[in-house]
Amino acid sequence: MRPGHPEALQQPYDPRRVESRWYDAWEAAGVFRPGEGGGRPFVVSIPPPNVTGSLTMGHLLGESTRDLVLRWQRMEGRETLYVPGQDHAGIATQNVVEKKLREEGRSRHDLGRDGFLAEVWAWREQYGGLILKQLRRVGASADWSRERFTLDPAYSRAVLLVFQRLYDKGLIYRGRYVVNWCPRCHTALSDEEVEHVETEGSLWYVRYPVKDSNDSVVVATTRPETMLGDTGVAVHPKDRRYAKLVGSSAVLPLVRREIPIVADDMVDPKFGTGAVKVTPAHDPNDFQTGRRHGLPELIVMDPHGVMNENASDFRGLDRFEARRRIVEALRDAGYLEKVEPHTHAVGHCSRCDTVIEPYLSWQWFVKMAPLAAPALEAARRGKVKFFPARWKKVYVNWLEGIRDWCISRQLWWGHRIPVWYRGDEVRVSLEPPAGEGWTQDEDVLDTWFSSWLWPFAILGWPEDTEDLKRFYPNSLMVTGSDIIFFWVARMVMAGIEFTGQVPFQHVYFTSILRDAQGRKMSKSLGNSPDPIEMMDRYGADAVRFTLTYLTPVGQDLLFDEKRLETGKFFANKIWNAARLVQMRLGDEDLSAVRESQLRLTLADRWILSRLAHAIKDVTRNLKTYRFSEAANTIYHFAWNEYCDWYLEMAKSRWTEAEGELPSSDRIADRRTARWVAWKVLDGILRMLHPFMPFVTEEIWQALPHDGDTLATAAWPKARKAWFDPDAEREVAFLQGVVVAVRNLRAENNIAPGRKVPVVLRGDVAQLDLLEQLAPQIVPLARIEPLTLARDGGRPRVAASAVVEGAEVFLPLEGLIDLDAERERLVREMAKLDSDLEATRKKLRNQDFLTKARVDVVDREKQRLSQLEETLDKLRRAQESLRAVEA
RNA sequence: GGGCGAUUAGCUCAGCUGGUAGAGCACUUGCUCGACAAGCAAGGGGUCACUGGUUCAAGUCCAGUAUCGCCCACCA
Repeated sequence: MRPGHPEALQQPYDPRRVESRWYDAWEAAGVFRPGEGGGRPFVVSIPPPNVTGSLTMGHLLGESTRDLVLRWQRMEGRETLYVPGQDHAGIATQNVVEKKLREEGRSRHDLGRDGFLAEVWAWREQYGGLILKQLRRVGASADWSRERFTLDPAYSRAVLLVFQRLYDKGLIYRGRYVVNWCPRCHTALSDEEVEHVETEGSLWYVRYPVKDSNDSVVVATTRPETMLGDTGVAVHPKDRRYAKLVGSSAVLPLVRREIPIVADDMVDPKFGTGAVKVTPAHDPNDFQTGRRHGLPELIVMDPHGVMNENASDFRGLDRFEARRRIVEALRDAGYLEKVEPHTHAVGHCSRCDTVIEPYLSWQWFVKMAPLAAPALEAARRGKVKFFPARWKKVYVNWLEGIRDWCISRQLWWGHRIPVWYRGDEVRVSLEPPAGEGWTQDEDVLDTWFSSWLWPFAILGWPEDTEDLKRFYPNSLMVTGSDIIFFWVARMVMAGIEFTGQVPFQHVYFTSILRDAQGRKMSKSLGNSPDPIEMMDRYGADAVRFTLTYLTPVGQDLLFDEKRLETGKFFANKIWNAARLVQMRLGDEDLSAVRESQLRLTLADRWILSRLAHAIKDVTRNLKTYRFSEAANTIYHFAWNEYCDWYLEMAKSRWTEAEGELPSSDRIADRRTARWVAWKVLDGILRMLHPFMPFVTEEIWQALPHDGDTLATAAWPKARKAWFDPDAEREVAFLQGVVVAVRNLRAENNIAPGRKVPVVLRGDVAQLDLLEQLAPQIVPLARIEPLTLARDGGRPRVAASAVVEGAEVFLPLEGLIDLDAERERLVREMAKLDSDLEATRKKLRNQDFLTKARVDVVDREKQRLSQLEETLDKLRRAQESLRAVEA
């Protein structure tokens, strides 16, 4: 599979050229569709974005995460399915189209219901679904043949059927209650769609005279305009202050209506004056109180929040204007006792931010408690698991205190409620009932009333489809914690209710992205970078990788565009490493090399061992949803171990010296070095593919490979034979020596290009090892010549360092800066001294010696002797330098 | 009013099962040695918010305090 592919990897890496190539190729090859085989499925679905939506950085994080898991699972051999789709998003979409109409000087009422709906569908046709196109850019491996929309005919049927079933079961009812009303969207909302904002308001104390008496009662209110709808005053039954007034009537100021004074437990005697005005039609509590005492329910506003005919002189005023006027009138008439500043939570419409008005109206509700019980049980018994786990508590708390769900919306865009009326008759059915004179309920259903069916409705429920049998329940849900109530909890409830199973086993909550100031990224704040622009500038791979790399589990992320360089540079690094390997591979078919033909050197054994560790760690971290850890592991393995050390060590093995006639040993060694370099790179590409699908595929295709595409290649396995603690220890020693030499060179200002003589001292084992490693060490540290002081002699004048007891000398009489070297030694020794003191202290502690684990004590003892030895050697180095001066 | 999270290098953050702190960026010094200057090498920089406790040993476990943030909540 090489769509329009150049022969060699070009420099520099250009994500735009490479990324555009692969998505269509994968799709055409059917990579994104589950196979027909009987493999174990792995299923995810998109949290359906609004048709009005466009990609945000938040989506990008979700997609990166979802696709990461999906691609990994695909490589693990699972039959993966990712169902994409969209949500009709009732209010949001209707708002957008209404706004457009308004700009054209029209309103939905001009068009009528059908005309308006045609307008919305047309809008959707033209502008909707942008986000799904953008998903391709990210690389999301979605199965587009299964794309769903919540207003698809089949999906709609499922929604209406669910309504009918719940109605038949007695779990849906119609009632007249005080609900959250948005005067701008002109519809009822659920409790979850209301955002409470702490607001500094006032508490007005208003005196209500008592009828036929000189007495009066003072009530406190935050919403004086609702007093016009007062039909009672309530006090606590045990409140002695007011006991004598209970049973008499108050006279409502301004309108002089007589309203009863009642006793009710709901009243908190300690708040305000202990007397509450009761407005049953405009407050949910008052509504309950009113019902208990048979108080009239008087509505004083219209659906737009404008005072209505029951508001006497204030009729026609907007509710906030009415508030000002009423306060004024009360003050003028001497009824206003006092005003106190008061902070309280004011509900706002989550869609348009308008202040919510509690409003008495006929609505449809779902009785939630019976649905919540099994959903709670499922979480408690671990049938649904949350990552991070702490969300379980949030979920449980919400379900335990769940309230009935208001599902009717006074909108047109959505699933129209399948209820028909004729006189007093009510029918619930998907089709219009037979006979004349039936009219359908005008309202539509809450968008979430369709979304909660998503995991099974997308698979064809209620039909018993093949997809449903095969891909339900889903495996994983990746989403934001902000919709845990709206969506996640409800899906669990619906899943259990309608399919008898939880809809997914695991829920992974992504981080919330914030800007540099810590504010949530949002459209209205305009603080979210444009994801498409980010991908243009850094590449989709880079954005995917960086977001994953940066995002610790369950923590918010302060996002700064500059961070995307991490991923961009990493992609470039991998790209260049691949170029190096490709250039040096020769024409040998490495995939045909048998491992028995290999002669692994220490460096080879080391990098294979490191690879095995990396594979093991990455796999484990993916399994436990520790994605940033997994990304970190690959990053450091690829960059710091493979590129910085292994490739550097291998370079000398795959080029021959000038005029050299390669022996068969050299040929075998070269083949081994090439094979290992390729094999490890191949492992890196496989591990990295779920994070950076495009660049890894491009490279993989340019290198020897088996199979058509990396996307379906096998996830690497950590071979037991590769784990090699000896090689790791020995290479660590080598690295120590090389770093020491480099350090001495740098400290003594020796030009990097200049070769330096180095003398190494140590015990026999160390010298044997160093001899073996010499061909690696020499080029890495630019040494000429390297002397192993088997005779034990030490240079007279030298810069020196100690590595695991072995001594490294740069015998550079006349070249080294003696003063600088002395200072360096003093610094070094001071540090050792303090380490030594800490270790000694520990080992003097009897408790430590007797109570700590043996291996810990041993390690301390070893540390002590090593520190002492090192210090001793440095001291001798110091002495010999002193001798030079003398 | 409840619940949750955070507090570690100048900045943004890692640190999973307790054993004397890591990354990236930024900073300093030096590098056109044919993969990579989107790079290489070397280096400086931290009383891990505070106070107690458990432990031989605490950034890591427990309790409390402070500050910041988020979610939930019908005191009008």
